[in-house]
Amino acid sequence: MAAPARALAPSPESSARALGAKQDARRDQLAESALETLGELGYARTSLREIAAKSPFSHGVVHYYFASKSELIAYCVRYYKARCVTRYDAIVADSSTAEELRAAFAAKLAETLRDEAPMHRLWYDLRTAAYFEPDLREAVVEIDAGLEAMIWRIIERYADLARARPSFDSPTTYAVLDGLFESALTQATLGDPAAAGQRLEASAAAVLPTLISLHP
Amino acid sequence: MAAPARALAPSPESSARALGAKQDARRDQLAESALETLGELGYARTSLREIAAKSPFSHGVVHYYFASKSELIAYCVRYYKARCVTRYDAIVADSSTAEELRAAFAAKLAETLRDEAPMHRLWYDLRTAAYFEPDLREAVVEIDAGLEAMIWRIIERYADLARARPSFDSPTTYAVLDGLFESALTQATLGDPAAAGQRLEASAAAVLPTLISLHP
DNA sequence: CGACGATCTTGACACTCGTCAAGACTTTGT
DNA sequence: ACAAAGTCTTGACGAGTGTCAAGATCGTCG
Repeated sequence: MAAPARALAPSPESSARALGAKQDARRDQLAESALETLGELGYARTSLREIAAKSPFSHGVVHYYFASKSELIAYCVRYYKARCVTRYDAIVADSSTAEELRAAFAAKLAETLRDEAPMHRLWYDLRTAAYFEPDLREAVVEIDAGLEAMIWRIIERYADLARARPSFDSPTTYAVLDGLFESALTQATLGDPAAAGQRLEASAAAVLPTLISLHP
Repeated sequence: MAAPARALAPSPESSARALGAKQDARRDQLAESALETLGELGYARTSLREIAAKSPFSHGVVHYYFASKSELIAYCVRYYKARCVTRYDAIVADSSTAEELRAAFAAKLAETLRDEAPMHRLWYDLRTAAYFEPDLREAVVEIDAGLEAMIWRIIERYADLARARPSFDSPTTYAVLDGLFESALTQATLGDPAAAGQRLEASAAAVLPTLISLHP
């Protein structure tokens, strides 16, 4: 017996800093195994033993690094967020015309639908799970706000390049594009993945112009 | 011990017809209790015992009328669908101008968001649960198609009244409006319900005109 | 090298779940 | 009114869960 799970104590300096770093590294490693499992099985059907099975460790280790399942999930969710919110920043920075941005954005949407479907499924699963599990709400609201801001940056840039202005406010614009993406993800999962990618690229490219209006 | 759960035998005529009707009535009653529970707790957290607790019966009865949990869920899902797919038909039939339809549709969206939030939460929960549970897929795909057709009828009528044509195809149009609704449902559940209703009505009214285009 | 602390494994606990069976109760048919 | 069929309750089973604690193992430092 030794260190408590999720020791919050500042720890006695010296080698403790490196020690804390090692613990964080292990936590990240477990979070990756957890995300892999969550992406495959979904939130409700993922058990700690299943997560451990996808890692090099036994199920006790999970409880050694995380005080509870809720804490593990919260850690995973924030770990996941860090990667996805900057997904389109390069497109915003690199595009020099509205048409270029429109095509690049639609293509990138289809690409991430193809390459990261399990993570997207997990995200929508977590968001609806938050309807029923208050523990998840804080993290979900935070991520959703991050995604909305990400979309808004794209639309503002798109409007700028087109010498136009966004037609709708940020939440509405995000809701429209999120609807297109979730619809495509559903088709990709329950139907034809290849067709879903093509349809998403086409529908996003088609809808994008309606999200901005020419100057008054 | 007696009748098998979910007896599929044609049954010996005479009084069997009425008997089957009684069983169907009980099944419907259990389905209503189940839907109430599912709407409150969500799919993953709803147990047969919890469903029975919300009914006048004990947990054994559920297994008496349904061979398995999957069968109960499937029955519930179709029972639920019968009610929701015709929700906007009156609006389509009664509106005589595009503006009237637009306002009535936006108002009805906000109304059902307010009055039937648990059922809507359940629907989105089931749809994402289907990502991970193949048993649910058939029913989910069927309901989703029904909802898409429902929306398409509205948009076609709206376009007719406005002497215009739908801007996008049926799946895209449905995805856009579904995105608006899910976004509002999330705000209603995780944030401010009253604000969510107002925002949904406003955003739907604002987006609707972009879903049709003037004649060529 | 020996000891100590950190890390990991193993096994157990209390609980919930879907499923099922035995029997009690109710309704129906004759 | 009696018997048969239908209906419902009760209690149990095995499997799976999160949680936790005791001990084995490893690395590191005096």
